[in-house]
Amino acid sequence: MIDWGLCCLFLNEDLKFRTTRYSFLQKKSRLEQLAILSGICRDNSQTLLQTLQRLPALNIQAFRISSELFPLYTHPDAGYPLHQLPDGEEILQNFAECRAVAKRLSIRLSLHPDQFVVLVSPHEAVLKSSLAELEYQLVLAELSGAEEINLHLGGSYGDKAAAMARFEKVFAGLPEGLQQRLTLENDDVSYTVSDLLPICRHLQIPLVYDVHHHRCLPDELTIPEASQAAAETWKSRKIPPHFHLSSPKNSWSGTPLRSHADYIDPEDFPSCWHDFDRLCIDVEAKAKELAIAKLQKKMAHQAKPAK
DNA sequence: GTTAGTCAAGGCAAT
DNA sequence: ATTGCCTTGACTAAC
Repeated sequence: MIDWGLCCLFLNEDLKFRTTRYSFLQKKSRLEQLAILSGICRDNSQTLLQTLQRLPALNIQAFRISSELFPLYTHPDAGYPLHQLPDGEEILQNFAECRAVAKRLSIRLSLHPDQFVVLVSPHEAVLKSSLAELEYQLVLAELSGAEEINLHLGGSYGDKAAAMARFEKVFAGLPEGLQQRLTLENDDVSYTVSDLLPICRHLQIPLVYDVHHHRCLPDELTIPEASQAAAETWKSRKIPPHFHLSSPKNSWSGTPLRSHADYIDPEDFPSCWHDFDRLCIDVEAKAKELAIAKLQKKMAHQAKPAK
């Protein structure tokens, strides 16, 4: 059984999240800034609620919440706590509904801070801003009921072992809410499944297996081996493993491989994934919910009759 | 109304 | 030591 996950937004549904830029806010007074930000956060909390309500009809069981739900929340100048926003109360109420709806509809929520969160950075300022960003992600997680905050390790700085040692130290100092929610994902530049497994096992952190990254940056593990090893790391969390799937934009012979295609080539779905009882698979494709629908249809069509 | 350029943040490879 | 690239899609400003 597969739970299908949508990342951050729809392509064709009439639901859009809003955002803003510091370069725009910079020109306003603080009062105006807060009014603008408040409106965006309120609208986004409403849109999240409507999104969750829409997912079952699209046969989608998981959703990744955009890091930009509260734009510039941790910005050194424009940043804000929710209680400073004129619509703070309404936003909290909308999130209470989101939690209830997600629970009622069994929608699995996750967060994926982007490249700027680097817990292994040797630069103090980068670590500090990364921790601030994670505190924000924890706020989002607690508000929405998300149980997963998925990270890349980030840079290697020419010494992966030293960087991973720094991670272990930083992890030990994180608030419990973050320790309970953090997951680590293999990337396409530095850290493979093979690199991450020792950390994940030692600290009991689930490993989010991205098969596309694994194909771009292989290690000594086969796809079935990596899938199996990653799945093992989820057992202590008592929820099905979370994997990522995407197809390269310019086909496997083209360059660059990294960027995501509009849809998923069914050939890129690892056949060994059918062997798992239950998996959650985020579909990272530009055509969003249309890509999920198309893949579901193709796979149902291909499915072999039961023996 | 349409569209092109822009956007807080890091790291890395190329120069 | 410095620059451009990676990559997202909505926003803004200019037309």
